Amino acid sequence: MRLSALALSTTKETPADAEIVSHQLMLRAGMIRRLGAGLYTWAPLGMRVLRRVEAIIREEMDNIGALEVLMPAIQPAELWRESGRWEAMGPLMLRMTDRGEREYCFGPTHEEVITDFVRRDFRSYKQLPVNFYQIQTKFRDEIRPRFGLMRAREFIMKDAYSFHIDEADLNREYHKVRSAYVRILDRIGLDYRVVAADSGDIGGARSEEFHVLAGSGEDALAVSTSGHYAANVEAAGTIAPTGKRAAPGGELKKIATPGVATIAGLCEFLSVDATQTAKSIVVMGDDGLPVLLVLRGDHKLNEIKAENLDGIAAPLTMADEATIREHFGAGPGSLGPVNVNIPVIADHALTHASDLVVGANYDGSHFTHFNWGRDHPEPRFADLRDVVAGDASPDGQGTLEILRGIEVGHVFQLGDKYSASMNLTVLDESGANVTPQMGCYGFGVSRVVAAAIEQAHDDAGICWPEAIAPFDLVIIPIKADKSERVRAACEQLYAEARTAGIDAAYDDRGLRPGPMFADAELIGIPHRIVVSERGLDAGKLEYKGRRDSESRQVENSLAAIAEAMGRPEGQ
RNA sequence: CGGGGCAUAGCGCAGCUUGGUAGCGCGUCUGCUUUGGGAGCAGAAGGUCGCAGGUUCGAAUCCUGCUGCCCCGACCA
Repeated sequence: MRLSALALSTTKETPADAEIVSHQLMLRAGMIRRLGAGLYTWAPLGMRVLRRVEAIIREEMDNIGALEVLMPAIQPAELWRESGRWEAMGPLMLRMTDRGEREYCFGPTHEEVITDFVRRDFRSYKQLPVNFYQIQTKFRDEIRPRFGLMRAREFIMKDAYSFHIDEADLNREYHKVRSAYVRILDRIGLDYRVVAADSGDIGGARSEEFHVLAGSGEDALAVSTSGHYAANVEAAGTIAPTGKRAAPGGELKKIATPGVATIAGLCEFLSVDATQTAKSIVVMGDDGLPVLLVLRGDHKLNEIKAENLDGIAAPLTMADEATIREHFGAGPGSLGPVNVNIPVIADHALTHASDLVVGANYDGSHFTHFNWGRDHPEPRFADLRDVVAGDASPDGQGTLEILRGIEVGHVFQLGDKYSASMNLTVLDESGANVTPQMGCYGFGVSRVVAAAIEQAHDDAGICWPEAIAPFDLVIIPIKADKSERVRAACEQLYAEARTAGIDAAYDDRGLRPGPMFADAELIGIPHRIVVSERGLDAGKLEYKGRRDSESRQVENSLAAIAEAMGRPEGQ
């Protein structure tokens, strides 16, 4: 491609409203432009990257025998009413009506449509298994779109749905897709982790997420030093401690702690470690009455674990201050388990704790030397907290470290949630009706582009992994308008490169060298060739890899360039 | 949806407190010079100051309402 024909529009200055580096660089490089909140146009440069990602995904999905389809983005409401999600999806779903007042949504996902598609044509177990996928635009009316393409409202997703006669076959396909995702991310060239996940609203049994590691990632991942365990922190379990509880070291004592309403403040005021304190959180039970959750002061409540407990309302609802005052006689910041008459559930990290500092249920007061059994009946202990770095791995091997990740893929075993609610059945070998098992597999196509930049950039711009770079090579002429030789050499290289299957960009825009170098680095082309009179006199070209600190001279031939690029003949 | 902030030329910003000629940098266009790391000189174009009301002789500036966007919290590929 001649860069003069690409409608390239780069900027030196960073747009003010772009927060994270991938968003900034995509805007500066002219890959995308914003239309509205969470809505972006892909410019020609961005499309080149997008198409290469899509090509890799298609190849790997095709390789496992998945079949590409394309479903409508606009979906009728009746379908969603059948599965029960017209109400359940809530405001996340963009809804609309046509001129006849018929209701539709812009699809946030396609379980209903694909299930409908299959139930119309599939009658026999002989037609299974099958796995359909599409690469398509989704719309989710996110509460807060942010970070450019990372959390856009309209985005491009590869979604796949498989159908099986039984769970064993679903499990087999699940692992096939999982391995395809591994190959996709290996080929793109990103550092990622596959982690166990909470299944969330989509429902179903088993699910794992694929996270590209990046400090800016929105998810926390718990990964075992042994390499055997990895889970989203949301879904990572903690192990009940072993050992014995120490005997009380003193009498329960009420002390004045005026103005202290946080654990940090309490620790400073009393000069105690947060591990010797307990925090009290009041949530609503499923009977509409409050339940007291008690955690060690330095631990954080895991809301998913809490709402999954018997007796706790889901979704998890914090008690409001009026309810708290009614049952405790004090406000948040001074609460504790002493003399309360509502259910108490304590995190099992506190099972063997003794002599804790807890709120006194009296504003501005705390108790010291709180002990279970003596100062409050033994509570119900449960896993309530987020894991933290250094915790023992739940599989008993090694300890956990916490990494940040960007979720780019998610594989689920759905079971019969949709096939059952939407009456999809096929006949099995014995002629009996069977409800097929389903799997679903999402991959964020536009998001992985942003994630790649988060992981691969420097001060000058993007450093694309070669597999998804917009171009393989950029050819930069020096003083092209003065030198027929330079122009001719560039044209020849450009033509030869294309013939050899190297996707080359020829910077024929007639700019001075500085801006050409800066643009090539900003848009992240992995390999650069500079053609100059000086070099041609010596029969040389100058080669520089995007991540190289220095350039080097190579022979003036495509073979030498291919060699420098790490692509020997025939590649 | 709750809390905070912003809205002035394509982009980044100043001007607003104390009302009176709309400005700077980058970019864009023209000409000349320049050409190995975002050039120099000269000239030019480009703004109903987010929208609607109000106060005033006069509003970018003060007041009211609205809209859009960004940031911090609960969702997800």
